[in-house]
Amino acid sequence: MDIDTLPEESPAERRRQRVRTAILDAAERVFSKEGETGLSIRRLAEEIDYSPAAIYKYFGSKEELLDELKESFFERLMSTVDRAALTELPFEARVRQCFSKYVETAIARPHHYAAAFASTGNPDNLPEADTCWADFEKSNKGQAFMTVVGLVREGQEVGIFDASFDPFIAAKSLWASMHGIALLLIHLPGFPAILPTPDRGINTAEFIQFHAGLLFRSLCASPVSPACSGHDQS
Amino acid sequence: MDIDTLPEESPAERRRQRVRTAILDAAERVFSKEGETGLSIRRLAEEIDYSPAAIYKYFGSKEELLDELKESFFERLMSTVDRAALTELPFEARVRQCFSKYVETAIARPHHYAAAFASTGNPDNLPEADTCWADFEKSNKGQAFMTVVGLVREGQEVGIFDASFDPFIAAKSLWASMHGIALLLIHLPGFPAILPTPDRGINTAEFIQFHAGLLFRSLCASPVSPACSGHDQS
DNA sequence: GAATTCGGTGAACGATGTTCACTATTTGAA
DNA sequence: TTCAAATAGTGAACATCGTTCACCGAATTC
Repeated sequence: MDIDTLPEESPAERRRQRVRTAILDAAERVFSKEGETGLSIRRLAEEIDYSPAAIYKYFGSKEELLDELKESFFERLMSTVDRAALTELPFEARVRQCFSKYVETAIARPHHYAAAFASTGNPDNLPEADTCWADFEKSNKGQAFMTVVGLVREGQEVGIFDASFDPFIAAKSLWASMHGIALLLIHLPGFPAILPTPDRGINTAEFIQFHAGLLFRSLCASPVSPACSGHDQS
Repeated sequence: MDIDTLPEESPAERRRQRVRTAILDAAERVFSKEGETGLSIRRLAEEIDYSPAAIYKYFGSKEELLDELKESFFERLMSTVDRAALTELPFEARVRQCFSKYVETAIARPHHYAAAFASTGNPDNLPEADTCWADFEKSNKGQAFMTVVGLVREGQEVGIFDASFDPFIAAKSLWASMHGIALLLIHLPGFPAILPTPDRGINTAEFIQFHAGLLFRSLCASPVSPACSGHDQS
């Protein structure tokens, strides 16, 4: 959000951008593989063959650099969901697509997703409700949220979803459930496979589908479709 | 799991335990307030008026100490849910109790809960399915999970829940959804209050109830109860 | 051509987790 | 009681981390 608005084409500026993206690329590479623990300024500097202090000519702090990584990941995540939401598929399939795309994108880069939702450090910035929503709506988190709200509304208009739900609150519930399965898959090693009877085992993709089916069902106007909807379809 | 099984009553051992719990208490105090960032060995040592090296006579590493904090928190969380599951309440109320107790306990100690589910560091230990489940069942995570499985089974036997669900898979979905709302409440500042129309605002407790209602509904055999079930009951 | 900005560096600071040689005290047995 | 062994505790150090600062050389600007 600095000078990206109008990309100056001075040769110096071009060189600067090249080094900057080299740093970001190295950071992305390391962070994807080893997460925040493996990503140190010194290692980054070594990777691009500069001195550690050089990084600070391009980023104010390590946190600033990390924020940029998370930001661009979040944009990928969001655009993936948005693309799924704009498909021509029938409603339920479209909702399921959004859901599974979200979760799959999240667990494809576990460190990014987990880090993007880890900001417990600053519980100080809690402005009034107005400012809060305004900021939230503008953020990419807010945009993703509005996509989900739109889906809920559509389902209600078509008559598939129960119309008595507040679409905003329902969207929050949906988001929370998506968030939960994504993080559980990330943090619990071999999560969905763990079962007492291996013959009833379930792989990750099947479990995501099951979870999506459950969430869809929770919003449906009664009567609902049978429970096994969307399960055994490897 | 060391010598706790038979608590030796030697005076030396007693002194040792006193210092040990003093360390743990200080750690608990600091960690609750400031999380992992605020908790340093040196600060801990200063707090109990010892030298930093002294800590290592009682704990092998900082991680070991932290694990003990998380462990005892997890036991509190678990026993809270178990207690709620053993209530004499009618089925739906009991399920809701378990759900809200879980989430409330989680967000009462955000740093503990978040840290307890952050072990992406070691994706190496993925043994075969048998060992995996055996270990999982014995852990307190596994015990909590079995409590949820039991609830699902009971609902199916009573006829409230759809019997075609695999209770293990359904329990995983439920757990994921609980996990999601807990972490979203922890990480997103002022999460459920954010709404475009403040008159439809919702507080945390109401939102937890709404979410619980949605999850309950998702498992119900059709036809389901009306959507607003359990909402406006401040 | 002179002045000023800017990319880049090496050395350092403060803080972190952890180790290690070293006391001093306590414990257990002869 | 005496002596050896174990143990609690310490201070100094090591390696690593993020970050800063004075400094230098090259590019840009006037």
